[in-house]
Amino acid sequence: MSSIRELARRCGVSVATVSRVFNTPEVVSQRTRQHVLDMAAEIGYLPNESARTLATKKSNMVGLVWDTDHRRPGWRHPFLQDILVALKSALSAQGLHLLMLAPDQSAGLDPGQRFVRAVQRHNVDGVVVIDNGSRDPAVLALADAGVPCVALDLRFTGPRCTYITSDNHGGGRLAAAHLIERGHRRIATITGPLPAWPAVRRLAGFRAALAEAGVPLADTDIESGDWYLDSGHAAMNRLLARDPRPTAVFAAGDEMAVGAMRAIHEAGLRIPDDIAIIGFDDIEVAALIPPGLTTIAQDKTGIGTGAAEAMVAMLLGTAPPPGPTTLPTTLVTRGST
Amino acid sequence: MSSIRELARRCGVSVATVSRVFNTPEVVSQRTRQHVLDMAAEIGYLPNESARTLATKKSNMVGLVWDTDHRRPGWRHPFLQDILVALKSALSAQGLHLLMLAPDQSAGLDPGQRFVRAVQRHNVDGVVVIDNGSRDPAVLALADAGVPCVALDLRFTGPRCTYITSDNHGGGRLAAAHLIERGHRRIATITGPLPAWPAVRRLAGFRAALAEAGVPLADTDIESGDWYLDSGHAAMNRLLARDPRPTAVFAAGDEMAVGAMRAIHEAGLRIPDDIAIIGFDDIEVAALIPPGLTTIAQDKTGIGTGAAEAMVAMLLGTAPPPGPTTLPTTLVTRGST
DNA sequence: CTGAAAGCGCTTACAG
DNA sequence: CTGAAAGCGCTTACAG
Repeated sequence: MSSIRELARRCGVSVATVSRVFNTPEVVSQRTRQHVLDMAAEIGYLPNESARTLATKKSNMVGLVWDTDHRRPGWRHPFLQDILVALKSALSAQGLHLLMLAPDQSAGLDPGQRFVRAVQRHNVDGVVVIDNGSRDPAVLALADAGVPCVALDLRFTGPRCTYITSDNHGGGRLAAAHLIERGHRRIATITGPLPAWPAVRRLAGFRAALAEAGVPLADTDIESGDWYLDSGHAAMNRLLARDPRPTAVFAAGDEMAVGAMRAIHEAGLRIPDDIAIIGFDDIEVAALIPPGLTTIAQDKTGIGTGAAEAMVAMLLGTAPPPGPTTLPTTLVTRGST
Repeated sequence: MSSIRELARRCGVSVATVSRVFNTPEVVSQRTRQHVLDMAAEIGYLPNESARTLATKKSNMVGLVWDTDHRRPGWRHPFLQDILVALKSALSAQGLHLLMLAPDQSAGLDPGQRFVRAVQRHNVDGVVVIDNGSRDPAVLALADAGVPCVALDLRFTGPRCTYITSDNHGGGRLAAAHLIERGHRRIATITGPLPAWPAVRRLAGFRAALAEAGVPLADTDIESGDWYLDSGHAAMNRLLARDPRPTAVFAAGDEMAVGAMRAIHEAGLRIPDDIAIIGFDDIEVAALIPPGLTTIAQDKTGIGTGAAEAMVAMLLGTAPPPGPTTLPTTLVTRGST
């Protein structure tokens, strides 16, 4: 890699001028600019980002904080991959790179500062937070430290923070409306872990639509899971023990819905004839598992792209951070209802 | 963030000494070292990585090249997530961060150099390549440029390159042995795209075991797909048209196997009674889809961890790069055979 | 429109 | 064991 000095020498100009060609081209004369550009292409010059970062305090790197829930190492958000792809592409288009942050492990460091330090150390410009709702103090500390943050499906507030989320409440309403339209009146639900915001909102929307339609939802019709398959299986078994049994179930996450379907089959019941089931997320399995899982789809690509846009807006950062964004959810009808 | 100068001043030593405390602690006196360390913790000092990178040419960042196949934007390697988690953890443990590389988009840049330039620009120490077998020239150029590379399931060679892969050949053998043991003699296969190395090796292993057992595999018993579901569906339909029909099929990837199962069901046939099917990969769906897909499992965590280890070995880089690593594959029996 | 110079925060021979 | 100094490759007021 040739340096800026080398390029300047070859062009017979100062390094300052070369620098301007790449940073504020409008202030340098057309002739000089073109000459420098041509020569740069010829000798393969590219500014060294470390040097640039050192001088400007901006790295063009966005940090990704993910999988911080130690109770669930390797947590698999079913969408992570779709979101990542969209996020990465949108960020790339702006010349931003994505750095997967490892918490700083320096001895003697306050654990709550692990991410803040990693961010400072690497001069990361901003951080995208994909979190299980664990409220990890090390993550929350990012907001307090004034790091620009965009959180996914997590209410994350601070002077330079915003978040992006699916319309969980609206999705819950859609689920209820669909079951009602199918003629169900004896309806139960399996929620996510209730402190988690998406779980709370999905339940609230579901409940609101039911109430409006005059369909009851007793507390005994509500079971909770932890988003994962086994918890859906267990919750469904509890619901199956009710008398009378529900004729339809809204599982607030597809993984749990799949677990519930298994429980229903094990009980020798048929879907949707004996029990109808609707999920939330629209993960790949939903379309593959017979008879097909009806579900409320989230716009995964939109989430990734939206997060990137919000981040770019904050980084260009004239104005205050963009407000929270809510993306629409949609009903996808398959065989399970 | 306080700088090294500030810390040196407070400790009454030179910046050189502070630097040594963090880089070659053994050469500084116990007293001084402790004093500097204490004061560093007190004022929250952490070396600035950009400055360090500029001075040393090492960034402690490993690049990740992924999803470079433009024919398949957002390519979903079914394991990517598991591999990523393992890779990231293992790298983190060594204090290495993972930078998701965006190809350099500078105007006038040779497209084949996009990744090399991104690597040079950011002083990335090494690169992990997760590729669809697309043989993207921009990826291959990394090897030529002398960038330390570890590739996954891709034969990637060069002075500072190595790769890690599942025992595809052995897995193919396992699949054949299993079907033979189940009594099948009329066996067909759906391969991956044949230029792709894993596809070639799985077929070779499968064929070898069949030959040893004296079970025929005519060319007409071989269909190919592109790893994805729809291609498995189409290939299975072609196999169903054969007379006599195969009684068992080895689909060299689970996604294709799932597509094949759908085709079998659509034809009104039963699994495994009319046709048995075995896949390869052991993705999540395999366990969820009735009657459960028998498959050859890859060690996803092992792949991620192995890649990290190989990378660390190369970066510490005394010796030549470690040789290619092959990880065992295992048979997972479910209802489909 | 352009150049000389200081500065970003570190590391590392070179001396002592 | 420690310090003074040069250097890593850039950017950006400050002058002109």
